[in-house]
Amino acid sequence: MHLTAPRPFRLELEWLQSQAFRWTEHDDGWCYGFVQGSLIKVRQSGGGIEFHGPEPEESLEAHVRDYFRLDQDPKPASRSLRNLGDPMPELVETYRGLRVLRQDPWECLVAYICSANATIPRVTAMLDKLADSFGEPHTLDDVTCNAMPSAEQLVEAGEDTLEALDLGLDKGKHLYAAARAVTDGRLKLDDLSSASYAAARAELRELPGVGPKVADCVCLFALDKPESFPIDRHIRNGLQEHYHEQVGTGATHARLSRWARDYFGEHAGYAGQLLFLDRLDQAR
DNA sequence: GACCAGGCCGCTA
DNA sequence: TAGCGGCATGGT
Repeated sequence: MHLTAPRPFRLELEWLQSQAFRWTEHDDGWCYGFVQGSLIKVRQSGGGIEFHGPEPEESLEAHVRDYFRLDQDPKPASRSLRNLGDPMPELVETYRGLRVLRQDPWECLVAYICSANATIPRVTAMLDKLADSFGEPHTLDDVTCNAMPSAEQLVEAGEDTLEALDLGLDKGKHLYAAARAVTDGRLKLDDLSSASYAAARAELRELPGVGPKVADCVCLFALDKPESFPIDRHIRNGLQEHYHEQVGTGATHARLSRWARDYFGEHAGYAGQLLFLDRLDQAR
């Protein structure tokens, strides 16, 4: 099925993987991943995307549009950032067509709990391990891939079993705590989309293993908080590189976060993703 | 065998 | 409210 999008729109595997870790590209040029619990494949098609999934595909169309934000006009954000001056005009151009995805909140939370002090390939390996251990297998064409386990499935697996995966840094414990918070009803992830950025962030930070950076990632990539500005070591370096005079040296996380949201405004998260990709590509 | 990785946490002052 | 080191695991 073909879906159109406001231009510019570009589907790049590495841009997907920089936000959601488990997208893979196969020899046939299709990217495989999960949307709304279904294994689908997508590829660029004109200014939009073509996707295929389990029949009937019509039932997934709205979810695919949501996930890739195909209904969002990217021009206001790119215009606003370009007006800030260097280095934004160049970055907007380099990553022309980039979208900040709208991921499933639970899967996004699991992924970024795993991301602490780990490389991107390592995080992907951890998520695959979780999926292979506790998720349901899905098949599309000749590709079989396990879905990410639900909170219920992780609770059922048990804390000891999760810790035995040896994910490092108490991540098994943290994942179990998050799963319990969801199944107990203490953490209502779906309600956080309609909450304020500050409220959603504070709620997430109640969880062990969820600090300011992980909470900001979930806010940006899953909870519709475009002003969220996750600060990791790459972003910190990017801010030093391009905004040294404004932010100074040795600024605290809280101070940088406030500065970025003031400076970049309502599209801070988009700006952060540009800086992040730029640093990644520089290191390549 | 160091050194590093989309950090977080608890302990200091 | 900072600043600092420890923390598990795996890759270069």
